[in-house]
Amino acid sequence: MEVISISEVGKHDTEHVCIKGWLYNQRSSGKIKFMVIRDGTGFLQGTLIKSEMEEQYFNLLDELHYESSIVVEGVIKKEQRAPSGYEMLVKTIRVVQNAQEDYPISLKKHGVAFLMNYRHLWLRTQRQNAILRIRVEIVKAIHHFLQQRGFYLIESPILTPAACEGTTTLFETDYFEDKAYLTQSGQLYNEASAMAFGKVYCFGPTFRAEKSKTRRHLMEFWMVEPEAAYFSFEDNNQLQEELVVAIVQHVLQACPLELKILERDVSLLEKVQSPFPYLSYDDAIKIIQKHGSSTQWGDDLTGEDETIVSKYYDRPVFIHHFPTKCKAFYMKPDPERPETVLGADLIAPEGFGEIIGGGERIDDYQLIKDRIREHQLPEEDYQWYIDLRKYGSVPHSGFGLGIERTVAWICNLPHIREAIAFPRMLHKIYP
RNA sequence: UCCUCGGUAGCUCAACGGUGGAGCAUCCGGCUGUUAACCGGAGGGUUGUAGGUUCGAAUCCUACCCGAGGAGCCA
Repeated sequence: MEVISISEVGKHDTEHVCIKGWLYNQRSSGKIKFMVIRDGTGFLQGTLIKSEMEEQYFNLLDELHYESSIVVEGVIKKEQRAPSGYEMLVKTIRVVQNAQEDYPISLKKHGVAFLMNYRHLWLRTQRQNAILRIRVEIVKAIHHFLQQRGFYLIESPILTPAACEGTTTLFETDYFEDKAYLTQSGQLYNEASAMAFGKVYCFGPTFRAEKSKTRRHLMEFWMVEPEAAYFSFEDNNQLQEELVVAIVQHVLQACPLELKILERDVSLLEKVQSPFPYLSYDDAIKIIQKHGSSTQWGDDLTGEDETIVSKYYDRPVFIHHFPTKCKAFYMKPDPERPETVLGADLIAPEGFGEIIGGGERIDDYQLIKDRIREHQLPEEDYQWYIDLRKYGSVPHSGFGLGIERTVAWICNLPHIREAIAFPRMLHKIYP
């Protein structure tokens, strides 16, 4: 008997097959019963007809509780009345474990706080499954795209001796007799890797101990950070644009079922094509002030400001040339306008906010030293970073794309916490 | 850290000063095409905690705890 995945059920029409999974739902009409089995790859309706199977198996379903692990055998058939278009006419059921009767998550409405306490079980539901499968495809698309472009995956360390940017709060940990900090960006190490390998990227978790409590924040999130030598500000933006288009196109092609489960309006995603609009920070300020924002030139944009700007466009928009003082110390000033930097944020449509921050880095030896001093960073900790400007410095650029924010945008999630399997949130680390 | 709102059955909510209810889940019964099925029945409660006001508090007051949304900061 062939064991098949529910995701491949269409290839097995009329065949007698076996599915190993869990009982997701059931309902009975007396002499005909319906069950939904899930196997991790999808969800399938099983139909049990009393007159077409052995009675012991027909009766067995009544004894099973939600989420019991079961192995079912039966015939796959195309069936318009079934939710997915296919169903299994069940012949036998083997019970691996009958789950206890108090499974906490029902298919009815629950509050977020409750569901988050049962995140380990919440993941089994159809919606959470769809979101995280899309995340898998987003990650796959990123690796594929960057490797096609000749970027090497060179990991940056998670444990670091000092702050990367010296601004946000860091998680501190013991490192034998010293202190170490969980990384808040792989970018500085990435620059070293880029000088060694030309085009690189790192992909890993990032930690911010900010006491943020919004729909856009997690304490632990994943970021992909490409960095390339001999790469201009313009090259960098072009790469971001092509990457984002590639991600969205891949998800549209690979995840139609998941997008349907999430009731995502795919026509909005289909509009994500080159070219992306470019808006200078100066013009962005004019727009948001017209909408009543109190943000002044020189301030960083707030989440609300980003939402205002994003509503002007049907695709992601670059906001470029931020004031030097509101960006990181390593951002390269525009030679023609040094109060602004050769940096840009990419703002997702529909109010999902910033998904990328990037730009060209300072490559001048003296300037980087000055900036480190101005930002009151300990120069001795940054000596290795300064060395990169000392030995064969070249213009270089890079960016960081937040995975969860990208997932939240593509899946149209109200809150970023659903975009990762086990979100780490303010004062909330269970399960 | 600050602002706003909220904690009532396992879950989602109602009752808003006068004997705590419903839907779902669970258990029992019915139904040959259900789509979060439906219909009938049963069990299920120290109303977040501690004080206070009152003849009487889930309801009003105070403090604390927990949660949700937002702000700042960021991806």
